[in-house]
Amino acid sequence: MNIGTAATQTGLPVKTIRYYEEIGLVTPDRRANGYRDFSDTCVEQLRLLAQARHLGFSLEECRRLLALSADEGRASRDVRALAQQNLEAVREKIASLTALETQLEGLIAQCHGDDDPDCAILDDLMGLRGN
Amino acid sequence: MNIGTAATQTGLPVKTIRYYEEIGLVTPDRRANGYRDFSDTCVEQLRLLAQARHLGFSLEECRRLLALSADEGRASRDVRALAQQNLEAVREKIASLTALETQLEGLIAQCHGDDDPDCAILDDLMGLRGN
DNA sequence: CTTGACCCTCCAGCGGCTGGAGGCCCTATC
DNA sequence: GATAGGGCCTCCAGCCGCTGGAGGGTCAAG
Repeated sequence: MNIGTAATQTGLPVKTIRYYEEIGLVTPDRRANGYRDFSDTCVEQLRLLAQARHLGFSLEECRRLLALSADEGRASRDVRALAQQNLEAVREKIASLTALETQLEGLIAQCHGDDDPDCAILDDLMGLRGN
Repeated sequence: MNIGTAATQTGLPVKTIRYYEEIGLVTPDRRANGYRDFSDTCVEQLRLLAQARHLGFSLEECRRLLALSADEGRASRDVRALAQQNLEAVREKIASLTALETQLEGLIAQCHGDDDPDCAILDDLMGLRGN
């Protein structure tokens, strides 16, 4: 299967697939004319990559997921641990973004938002109010 | 004031300050020996940068904030609009991360997490369950 | 006069792609 | 058999926001 077909089947851009090969996540065969030839297995790996990236796994985590998926003797515990780790990272990001949201809301509430140059947001950013 | 002092006063790393100069966010003077010389105004701008970055503004947004802070004839409306825009971006990020959190929780709940190689997470990632 | 902390510039790399240049290959049509 | 259009190839550069390191100059203290 050509890279274009693999792309439509997985939803990944062609460029991204080539990049994944470059960093050793997938290793498609090559035809005589130099074209990549994607086996069904390879496309499955790409699908795993697409899905896992979608779920916020880093490419290094994806690499481990791929290794686990290829290892018939794996323990599901290990996969779960990876997912748990990712979940915790996601939760941390949510927490810090939520803190940020609150701060921004506070600032915005204090700013008149009119023609006047006097602005509580700028005052805060320049440290004129207690920080 | 030397860059090191500016760094401790603003909490920004020296490298970052040099980078901010490189992209034209600040323009410290230069001494005869080539050392950067930071005025109080310049340090204030760095503080604004530090604080705004901390609040999730992009460097381009920071550039606009700096322009507004330097413009005595500004309208606070414009500052507020920038902050509002940033707030909305933050909220969008939170929303997508929360969706992700839910999905991950669901997957993790389905995985036994034992010695068995059979794993609902991998099954899902490879599209074996209705994705 | 030497040590060590500071400062300088320039180049390279992180993650995860993305765009573009410049060129080969393949199929279809005339 | 020529040509047009698409798809494929490689390689290089750039996005954001820094960060690290090499290789050097400068300055104050002992």
